[in-house]
Amino acid sequence: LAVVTAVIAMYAKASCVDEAWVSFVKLSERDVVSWSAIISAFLYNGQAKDAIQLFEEMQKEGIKTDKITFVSILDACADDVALAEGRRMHDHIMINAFETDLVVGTALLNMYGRCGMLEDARRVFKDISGRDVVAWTVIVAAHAQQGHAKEAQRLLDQMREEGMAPNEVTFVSILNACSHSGLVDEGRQWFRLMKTTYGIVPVVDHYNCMIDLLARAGLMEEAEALVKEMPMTPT
RNA sequence: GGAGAACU
Repeated sequence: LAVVTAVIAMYAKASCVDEAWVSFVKLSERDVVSWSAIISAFLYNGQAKDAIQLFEEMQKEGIKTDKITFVSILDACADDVALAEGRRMHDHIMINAFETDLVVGTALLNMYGRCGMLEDARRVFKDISGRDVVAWTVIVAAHAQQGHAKEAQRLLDQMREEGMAPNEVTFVSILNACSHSGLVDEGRQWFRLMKTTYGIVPVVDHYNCMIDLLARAGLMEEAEALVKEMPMTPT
């Protein structure tokens, strides 16, 4: 069982969902871990809806959900912006007293953030113990996604006060959030702030986000200008 | 043996 589960995980990382699925159905016995592995396999390939369905099947089989499964399924809900399902998970998580766990809490936070539920996201964030850069990034990006740049900056200040610094991924997340919400001005502002007040040297991912943001808004000339001023070769 | 943020 353990070895097949490892094989499923390997297929997942190689984006071979079909192969992973074949291995999974061949199993005579399935525990939480093998179910989690196949759920992650679907998630990894952007099939969040299927992942959620698999989770429901798992529950029908009477398999008890653990911390890690919760994280995966919350991730699926975040990807799918499945708020109702996510809230149901939150209830289960509270019953199991996993709410303050860093990773579970961050996944919850991310789900609420992606669904635009800032109040819920803030409440979860407050209760997470030992918040790290990832948790901070998620809460900041959630605010950026809703266009609350000022509040997001306040959070970054607060983050600094607690002795933590945003990293490259923090700003990729913010820029990406702006891009998905069509916040062109905000995005341009964040790109500038990132370089000036936060001292982050933009890498290719940041440029990609900005180019994506501008292109989505139909600002092709500006996007092309940015490509030209990129210090690295575009991919 | 399966887990949390971004691009892809």
